[in-house]
Amino acid sequence: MGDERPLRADAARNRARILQIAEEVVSERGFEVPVSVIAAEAGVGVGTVYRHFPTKEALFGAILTDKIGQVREYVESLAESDDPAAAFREYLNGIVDWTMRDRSIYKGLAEVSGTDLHALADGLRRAEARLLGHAQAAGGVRADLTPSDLKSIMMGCVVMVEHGTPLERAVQLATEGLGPR
Amino acid sequence: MGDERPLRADAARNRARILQIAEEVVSERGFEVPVSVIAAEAGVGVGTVYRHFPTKEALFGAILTDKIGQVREYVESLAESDDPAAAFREYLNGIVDWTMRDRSIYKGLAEVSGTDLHALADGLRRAEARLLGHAQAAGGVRADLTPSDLKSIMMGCVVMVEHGTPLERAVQLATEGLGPR
DNA sequence: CAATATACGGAATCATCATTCCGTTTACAA
DNA sequence: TTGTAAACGGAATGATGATTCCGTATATTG
Repeated sequence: MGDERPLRADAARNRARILQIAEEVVSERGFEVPVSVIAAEAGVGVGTVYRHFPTKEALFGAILTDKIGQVREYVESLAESDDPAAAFREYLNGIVDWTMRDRSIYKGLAEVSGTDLHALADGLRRAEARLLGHAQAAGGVRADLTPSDLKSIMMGCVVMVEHGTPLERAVQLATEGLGPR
Repeated sequence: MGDERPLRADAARNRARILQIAEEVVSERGFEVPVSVIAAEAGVGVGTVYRHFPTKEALFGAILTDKIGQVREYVESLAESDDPAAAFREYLNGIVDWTMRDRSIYKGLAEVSGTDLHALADGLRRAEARLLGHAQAAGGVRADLTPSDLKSIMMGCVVMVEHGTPLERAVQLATEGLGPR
């Protein structure tokens, strides 16, 4: 089960290019874009895409692997902050904003199906839990909020923004609630 | 532009049946269900569906017209309540619950495209505004909450529930916010 | 009971994709 | 260079689903 023989130079180049272009295209148009569009955008034939990624889902898995890693790094950098409550607020803002600009993040946060992705998603979840824990310890966030609640809230805010609520307003409402001020 | 000559008896029967079955099927499976499934379920051929509704979208428009009307009636009945704050809470709970049980409500609340639907949706929005206004006057809801915020919040809660948060929890978090208790 | 305008069923058509296949091209080892 | 395995492009295939068409069936009317 060792390393396959190394890719031919052009093949390696194409694989990298396809993945990079696919990330860009998907971030703009979402996962519904036809494989043919990605191929065209990358300047290769569909066959070439399929030689490198056996199915569309596999290609998307590769993209999500990247994205989840990026989000996790973001969370971990925030978890270091010495103002955990502010870091938590920034995460909520930042992730919603990022999701609005990159249509692939949503799926990254939500539906992780591929086996190898599960592990990554767990890592992300653990990082979020740490960030949340710090914020709670600092008294910035209600103590009963679970990591799962947090994920849900992020999704909820994204949807609010998708339906026309400005980002800041969505986060404000989520943070403050509906009760009288 | 008068009334077309009346439908033949069997045709009228079929039209009604198709609409009714379509509502049921769509409420379970969402708007993605193939027209052929609706036709089969209604015991007619696809051609018959198309004779009564020129496109799939037209059929869905007819369904949404019904649904929006139902939701509006619900809102208006709540707007009568003499405990407006409680009525508001009930609406938030009720609409999310309803949406979870009927996949067509979401679209009814969110994307209203068809021309005639716009008018209906406006009516719904106005009814919601009245309910909200009463709740605010009674001091049960923050004064700066707009009808548009409300729509967004409902969507947000639905998505939270879709992602695994129990209904009560989603509404609780939306109501109370994330701050320390 | 005809005669016929209406309706009907469902096969055929059209469009959109994912995925596969294969004749052609290209990197690279000798 | 040249031979050949590795890659390529993109047409062909297979699915799914909306919409159209047309030969057949049936309310309705006289």
